[in-house]
Amino acid sequence: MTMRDVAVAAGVSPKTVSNVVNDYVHVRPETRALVQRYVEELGYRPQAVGRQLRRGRTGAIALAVPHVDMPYFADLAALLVSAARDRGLTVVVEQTDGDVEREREVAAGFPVRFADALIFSPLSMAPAELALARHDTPMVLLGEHGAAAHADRVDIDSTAIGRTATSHLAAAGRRRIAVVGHQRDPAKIAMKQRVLGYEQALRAAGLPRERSLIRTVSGWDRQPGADAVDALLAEHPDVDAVFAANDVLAIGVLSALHRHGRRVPDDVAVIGVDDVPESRFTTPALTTVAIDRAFVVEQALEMITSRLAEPDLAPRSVVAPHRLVVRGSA
Amino acid sequence: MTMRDVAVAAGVSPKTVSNVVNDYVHVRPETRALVQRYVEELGYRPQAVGRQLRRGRTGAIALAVPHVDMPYFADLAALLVSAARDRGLTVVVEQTDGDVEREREVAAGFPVRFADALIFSPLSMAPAELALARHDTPMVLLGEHGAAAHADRVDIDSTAIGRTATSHLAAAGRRRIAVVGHQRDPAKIAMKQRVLGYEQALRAAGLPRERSLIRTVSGWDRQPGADAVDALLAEHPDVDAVFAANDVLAIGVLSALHRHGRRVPDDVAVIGVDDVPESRFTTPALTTVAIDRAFVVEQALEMITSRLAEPDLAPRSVVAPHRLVVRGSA
DNA sequence: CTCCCTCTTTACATCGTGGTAAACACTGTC
DNA sequence: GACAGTGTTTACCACGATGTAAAGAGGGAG
Repeated sequence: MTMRDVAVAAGVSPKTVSNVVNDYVHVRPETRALVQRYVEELGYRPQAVGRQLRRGRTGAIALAVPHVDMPYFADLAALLVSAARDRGLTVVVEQTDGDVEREREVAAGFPVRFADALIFSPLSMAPAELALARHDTPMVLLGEHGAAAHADRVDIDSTAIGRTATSHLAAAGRRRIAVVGHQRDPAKIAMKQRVLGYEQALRAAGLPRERSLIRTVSGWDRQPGADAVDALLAEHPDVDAVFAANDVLAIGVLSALHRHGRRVPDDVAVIGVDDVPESRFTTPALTTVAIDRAFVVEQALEMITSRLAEPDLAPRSVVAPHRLVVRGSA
Repeated sequence: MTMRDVAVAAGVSPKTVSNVVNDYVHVRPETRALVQRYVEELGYRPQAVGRQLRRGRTGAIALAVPHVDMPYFADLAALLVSAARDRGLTVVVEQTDGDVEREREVAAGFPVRFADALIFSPLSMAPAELALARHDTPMVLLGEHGAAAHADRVDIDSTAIGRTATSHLAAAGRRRIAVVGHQRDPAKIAMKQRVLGYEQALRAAGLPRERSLIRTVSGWDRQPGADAVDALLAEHPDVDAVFAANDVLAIGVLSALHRHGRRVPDDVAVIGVDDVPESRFTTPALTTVAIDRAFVVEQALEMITSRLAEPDLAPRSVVAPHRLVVRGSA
């Protein structure tokens, strides 16, 4: 079902159908009505692909994240889809699983050019490597990537977040503060920075840094958070606070602490990062450092639209605000 | 940067570039190498839109759900994106917010045809109305839509799920069983069916149906679940079990019960539906009726690919399996 | 009645790619 | 040296839509 079919049925030229569909001014009302009747009758819908080819834009933007089902990214995706819709854009979702190879594909702009622009949240790629990305698709990097990349960026100051979270625990009088979320892979910079912020805050509070309080996890999910607590308690039964590098880890931490009979926050305080929706509903409700996701999405879209309009803009970067949200757990 | 540019640079015809890019057999190794060098050098990537137009397929499938950030749908989306990727397909995500108008647009196949096929999880549209959907884009309906629609369907037997959940509570000796999740809008059939299953199970267990134990919610999220408990306890301090029509509601229920000082499961048992990831990590861990989401996604994709290959297939439907997952809350 | 101006419709070309089939090059054979 | 046969490259067009420019229709002025 193409314009041609409608045109033939209505006895006009394809271009007239196009003019009707696109609300061109100089179309006789009767002609417009006639064409519209056949559009209805035949159930004609314009095919995006023809338009796109002609106009040079697909109207789609790609969102590449490690996992869309992780609450933080799910939320981001939901916000983006809504905001994009408001601007007449469609979102295609890609998942990297945090895999370096997949991230490289994404950074290279995908093997095939599908979208007008790309919003990319890398997990495993080193900033230095990201800086080499060379393709003409406008890209916005999400996350903590310092000054390395020359793409547009909406940064997250994970070091400051780590400081905020840890200082809060220290200020509440906690002395044996563990951090859960270290990862061996040095390219996983977000975690690294959050742990760095943790160390800075410990120092500022005059607390000793103990290697064994820095707990490595196998991934950023609830189960690894719980596993980390099992190991932590075996080694450090006297721990009195846990800074989890994000909320899902923290939720695993809460669950494991409960299983071990530790009361939160009486025995052990817990704080996370992200302020995912479920954090309000844990028992106790999770204290966390909220990252302003609406800001991230708005800025990313704004960067994209302005760069599409003006491709030669210098790379820009903003830092997403974060704030401490005190609930019951710390 | 098009094939033409590469062709000019390499001194060959555009078609030769196409042949190289598509691994056509009869290309001299030297020519192939030459072209590949220029592809590299110029950073050429084929544009999906040209291919799509030529091949008549976009390689994209649309997923339309009420909210991608709801854990159930986030999970579904993640599974779909992965499975689609394995088949060389891209997923574009649409959100209806459960809004009838938006759902109508989706059911009509969107105003503009972007994707080869559509996977649609309606929330507010009545089955009767869905049955009228008339467009040539293959559509798979997800959810509980009975025999009404003539599209392919992956159904969920919400009545059976409601029975399973409620019988489990009754079998454990609970007598004052509430259900949280009723909605006033009669088109919201999923909830209606779950409540129906609840009523059937009560009858089977010889328990009276009490109108005031059927709690209406303003939405399917954690907060409405919590709100429902506040109202429920005010009216029925003696309630000893809650069947929440899905897990996020149940999580709100757990949180509110805890706030009210009720012990779960000792004082009140709680059961949900969906088995979302966070259900393992609530305190106590949530007993739930798991819906096999991997099955849903696999079947939906299978239906789509087979229908794209053979458009005249009769509409098919399968029912997604569910099973009781007993954890700590009931 | 002719000319010009405005409103409406249409022919044509083009976006980037790839299918079809024809053109071309080269090898080996008689 | 002509010819078949294989391997390699290319010309041409179509996919569906729309921008451009020109053609056609209708009305008013001279």
